[in-house]
Amino acid sequence: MDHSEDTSAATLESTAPAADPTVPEAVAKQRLRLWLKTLRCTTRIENHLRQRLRTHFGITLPQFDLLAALDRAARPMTMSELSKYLLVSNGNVTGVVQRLATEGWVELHRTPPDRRTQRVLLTQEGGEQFTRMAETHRDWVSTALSHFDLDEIEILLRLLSRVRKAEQSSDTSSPNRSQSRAAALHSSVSGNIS
Amino acid sequence: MDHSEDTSAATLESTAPAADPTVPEAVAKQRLRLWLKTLRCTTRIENHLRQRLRTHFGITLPQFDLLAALDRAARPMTMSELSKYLLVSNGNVTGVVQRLATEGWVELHRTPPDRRTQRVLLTQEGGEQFTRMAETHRDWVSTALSHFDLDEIEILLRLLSRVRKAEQSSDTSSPNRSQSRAAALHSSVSGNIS
DNA sequence: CCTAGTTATTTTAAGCCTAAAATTTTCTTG
DNA sequence: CAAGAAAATTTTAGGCTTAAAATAACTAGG
Repeated sequence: MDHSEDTSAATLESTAPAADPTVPEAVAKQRLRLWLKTLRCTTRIENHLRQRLRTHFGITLPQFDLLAALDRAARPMTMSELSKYLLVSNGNVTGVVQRLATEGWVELHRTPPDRRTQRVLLTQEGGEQFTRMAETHRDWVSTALSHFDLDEIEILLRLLSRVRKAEQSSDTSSPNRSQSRAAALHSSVSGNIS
Repeated sequence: MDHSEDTSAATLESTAPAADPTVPEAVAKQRLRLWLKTLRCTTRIENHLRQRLRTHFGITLPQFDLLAALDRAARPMTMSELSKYLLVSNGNVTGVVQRLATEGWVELHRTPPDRRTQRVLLTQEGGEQFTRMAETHRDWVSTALSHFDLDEIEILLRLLSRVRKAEQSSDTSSPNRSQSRAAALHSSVSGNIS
């Protein structure tokens, strides 16, 4: 365990409009609190959804997310497109698609023009099944967020659209375009995604 | 596969004042939009943090989270406590703790009173290293959320504390007390967690 | 052509994660 | 006190995930 305390580059260039620079410490603390609380909320709900998808439909959350992406796009998608959209690595997409294919949810098409790319699309039955699942899924989400009315959702959406930009700042040492960890978009009927 | 009516709301954060509560369909749609947007934001930030923890400190996010839990508790914790706090399965904790132990971050103590339980605690060096990492980590988070000032954080924290309760409603078919998926609490110095 | 570089994807190694079964130890109760 | 139930944990099987290396296919420049 040496972790070379390089801590140096760690500090980032606080490009933020940060409130009251005279108390950055306090602000940073509050932001961290917000981050932790947000994660706990989303994780709880996510776990809940994951479990229900499994018991009700026998499907995993990542698989559901991938189907949702295809449904939303309403056209065949390449592995790369899926990877980018789902915010996961391309190697990951390979595996999830494979499992979905063997179960008949999707099928693969190697299109002549470019034999490297592969296009994934929902099967007839997969699409129909998904439509049913998506509706139920939406209700689950709605229930989980039932404490928010339209005005509050409005506020939250507006605040959320402010996040971003600050993320990819600094740290150029990142491996090419890492797409990392699976997200879960549980998309479905509603489009838009920031 | 057309999921009927949707497609409409798809367009960015137009969202308008939307309809009144007499149209639950519309509300459910907005809640789903909020959910998806939230997930994309948190996933992006999480991926970002994960990558930086790796490149700067050579540690994984789940491992960091576990250390954070121990640091926050400021006392030895059992596997079950960690599992519950981190919102992950107990089997999962076993593995993460094992890896942390072989690298010298934590050590295990089998306390006489109840030989079933095992207590995990930070080593001297692990604790010191973590303190350094946590500070950097907090700055990363602060930067990611730099677009929020104290007032906005206040609003968000208040809204978040309303989530909950609605989650565990219905669906009794759940396997005993599933703790499921890893969360990430990235706690550290600042306590509080909803 | 043909070779170097780029792009799309898959493979690999290692770690994370869950659900369910198995273990070990403790508690309870007849 | 001896089952049997309960509790804490580990093990197992399978899926998810990433980063990095390896393939395969296309694109250009000579």
